[in-house]
Formats: sequence, C-alpha cells, structure tokens
Amino acid sequence: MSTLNRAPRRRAAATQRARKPRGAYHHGDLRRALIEAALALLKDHDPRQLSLRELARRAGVSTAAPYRHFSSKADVLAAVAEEGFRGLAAAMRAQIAAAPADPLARFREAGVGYVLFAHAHPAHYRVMFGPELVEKSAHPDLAGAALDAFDVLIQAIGDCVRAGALPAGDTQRVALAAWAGVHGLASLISAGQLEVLQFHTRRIEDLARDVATALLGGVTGGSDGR
Amino acid sequence: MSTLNRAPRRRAAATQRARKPRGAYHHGDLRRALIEAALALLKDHDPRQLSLRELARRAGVSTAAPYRHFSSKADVLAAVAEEGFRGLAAAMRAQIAAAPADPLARFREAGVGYVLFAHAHPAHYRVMFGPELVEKSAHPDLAGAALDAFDVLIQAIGDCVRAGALPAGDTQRVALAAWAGVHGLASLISAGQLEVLQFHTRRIEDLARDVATALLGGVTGGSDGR
DNA sequence: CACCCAATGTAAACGTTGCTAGCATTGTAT
DNA sequence: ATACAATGCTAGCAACGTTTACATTGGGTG
Repeated sequence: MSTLNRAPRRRAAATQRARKPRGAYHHGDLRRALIEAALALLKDHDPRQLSLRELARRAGVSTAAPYRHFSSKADVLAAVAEEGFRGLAAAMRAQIAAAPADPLARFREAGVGYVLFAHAHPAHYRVMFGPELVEKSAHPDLAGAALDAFDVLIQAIGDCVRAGALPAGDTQRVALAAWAGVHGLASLISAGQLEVLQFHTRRIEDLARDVATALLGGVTGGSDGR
Repeated sequence: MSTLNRAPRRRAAATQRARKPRGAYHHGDLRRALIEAALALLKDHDPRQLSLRELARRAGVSTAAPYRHFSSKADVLAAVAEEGFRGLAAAMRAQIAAAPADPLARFREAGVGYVLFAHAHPAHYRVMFGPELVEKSAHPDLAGAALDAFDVLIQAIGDCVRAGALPAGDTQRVALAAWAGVHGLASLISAGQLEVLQFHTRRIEDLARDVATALLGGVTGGSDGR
C-alpha cells in the first residue's frame, strides 16, 4: 500500500508576473528578459520544467512572443548555454587569480574552478551539456563561447609549457585529458551520481582538487602538486 | 488519486510469474517489449523523441497500457538506464579480457571500454546520465546497476594494488579520478562537444587511451603505458 | 506633421505529450 | 464454473512547442 509518488497534478500555474514596464505594448528588450527568466528559473529548477511558455509568462508576454526573438526553444537554450560558458570561463579565471604564481598550481585551480561552477549551477550546467543542444554547430555563438572557455585551459597549459613544467608539443592531448577530467567530475556531480557512489561526504572542492591533482601527477604514485 | 494501479512489484531475478505467451488482448510481456522498443529507438534517435506513447505504439498497445508496468516515464527510463549500466559494465569487462595481464594495462583498458561503449551508444548513454534521472535514489535497481559498473573499476584498481602497482589506501580517490576521466571524455563525445573543440579527426579509441594513459601516468611527464 | 511599414506584440489553433479515470477482457485459482 | 486480480482499452485533461493570421507600435520618409 505504498502509494508511490504519483506525479502531482500538473502544477497549477498562476505564476504570472505581469512584468510590464509602463504598460507598454512593446516590451523593450524581450530577448534579454527571456534569458534572464530562464537563468532565474534554472537557479532552483530542473531544466525539464523550463518551458518557453513559462518564460513568456514570467516576462509578461503572450506565448507566441518569444518566437519574435528566437526561432525555437533550442535557440533559447543555446543563448542560455552561451551565458553559461561565459560564466564557466569566468569561474576558472577567478580561481586562477586566487592561486599562487606556480603555473602548474594555476592549471590545477582552473580545473577546481570548473568543477565549482558546475556544482554551484547544476541546472545551468545541464543545459550547457544536455541533450537538447547536441548539435552545437547550429549555434555558432554557443560554439564560440565554449571555445573561449576551453581556451582558459589552453592558456594555463601554455603557461606551464613556457615555464618548463609541461612538455611541449602535447598541448592538445593534455588539454583534452584535463577537460575530460574536470568535466567528468562536474558531470557526475550535476547528475547526482556522486551520491550513488557514496562520495557525498567529501567537500566538492576537495574532490575537485583530488581529481585535478591526480591528473597532474598521475594516479600511479605521482607526488606532484598539493 | 485512488492509485490502486501500481506497477506490480518487481521480483528479483529468481522468480517470475510464468510469462504468458501470445494472446491478442494480453501482450505477454509488455514490460520487456517496451524496454526493447526504447532500446531500438535509442539506436538512432535522440532521447528527446523517446515518448511513452511512441513506445506503446511500437509495442502495439494503447497509450495507457504502459502504466500497468511503469509508474511514470522516468520509471521506464530508469529501466532503460539500468540496462545501459549493465552493458557498460560488460563493455569494460570485455575490453579487460582482451588486454594483457598487466593490471595497470587492464585498468586502463577498462577505461577505454567505458568510452567505447558511450561512443557506440550515445543516446543510451545520455539517458543513463541525462537530466530525467537525476534522483537515482528513487530507482534502487538503477542505483544498483550503476554501482555494479563502478565496481568493475574498483576491482581493476584492487588488482593493481595487490600487484603493488598502485599505492594502497587510495582506492576510492583513484576510482573517482578514473571514473571522472573516462566519464568526462565519454560525456564530451556523446554531447558532440569534441567537434566544437576540433578533435574529431582522431579515432575515439586513441583519444580514450590517451586520456586513460594521462590519468595513469600523469600529465606532467609520466611516460607510462603505450 | 502625416503616413507607411517593419518590428514586435496578441489570440487562436494544431498536434503531441505525460498522465488519470473508468470500463472491458483475460487467465488462473478456487 | 466462477470470482478475482492482472492487464488491456477508450476518452479525456492540462501543458507544451510551434504556426498562422491579425493588432499595435514607433521610427524614418514624404
């Protein structure tokens, strides 16, 4: 008789926020408002329940209005993801800025920043890498922002190479391994996989530093960073 | 919300009510048929367009029939993901079986197997880690299958420790780093991110081995495997 | 200033989805 | 043979993404 959690009757909406500046017919910057609404929603909701209609509601416009600014829902998500990649790059840069001058340590902290961003904005992160936007090439701005973020890692690696801390000629390979490592951890976190594996007791930042350190020094026994 | 219609409690593998064969009205094993239909669909379609109604259509039953066997769409996806984790574990074990006896090499090949599975079944992989199933704890069988897959890595690491190739006492940390690394690469692949970063020219297996090797030996200069 | 038209909003509708309610049919245990 | 639990069906709801046709606006041109 366990009465499993039945899906609750579709949330009775009534979240209308007649966000209308001075009763204007024209909104002013609906495009921006929609993105903002999406970002706000993602702060504490699954990406699933991010619907175009809900965004329109929050912006105080009709359900068809968004189509004047975006060609599809995927297009909105692409814009949202683009912002996400900018935030991701910023998070990495911030973490680097707070690190010592040692280039290897800075490289590692870039990874930590990456994971911290994903942990701080899990829903946003899921949009960035979720299944709705597999074909990134259809959204050039998105691809550009993603490349920019990736570039932070490339730069950090370049600094290491220049300082002689990493072998030259390997940048791409190292960058891929680094990206994979931090993205993997971030992804496991935002997918709730860590709890399944019972890692939830550790602090995220420590886990991130562990993984980054392992990547740098190797798992076999490298006693490098840290 | 009377909710008398609960899915029948699922027996652990041992017993099963004799599966009824054909019959025009009763399907026989709808549960199985729905999962199979989902797997077939995922072979060449996005997880997005995997709808319960479509599965019902393919199984030749009405749109409400699936609810006799699953309590929600998420429940179906959980079953599908569960199969996925079994396949993932099998892929790792297969790759290990084809590797030399050296435990470190076997550990690395487990990672390669992981990535190859994700590359071979991207849509399935996306279901396994996608946003629909964030709360895995609601699906105990799923969590169990995921843990089983994780266990392949743990075992491989254990072998390394016993052979003295990895320091003892670090298993969890090493396992997390390894899982993060391979999952990250797999995830980047199945999210189409590699094309954005212009890695598409390389063979997946080589990329996987690169990352796995980097994880083992460290990026700083480890000249380990390969 | 008057006008026009492109940009931007609205309303209504279509088809699809997840899910529920109530009823029909079946296989099996009594 | 019959009762009953399991399992199917039809119909319907609310929400969604998207399109179409129409309404309102404001900036640029006469």
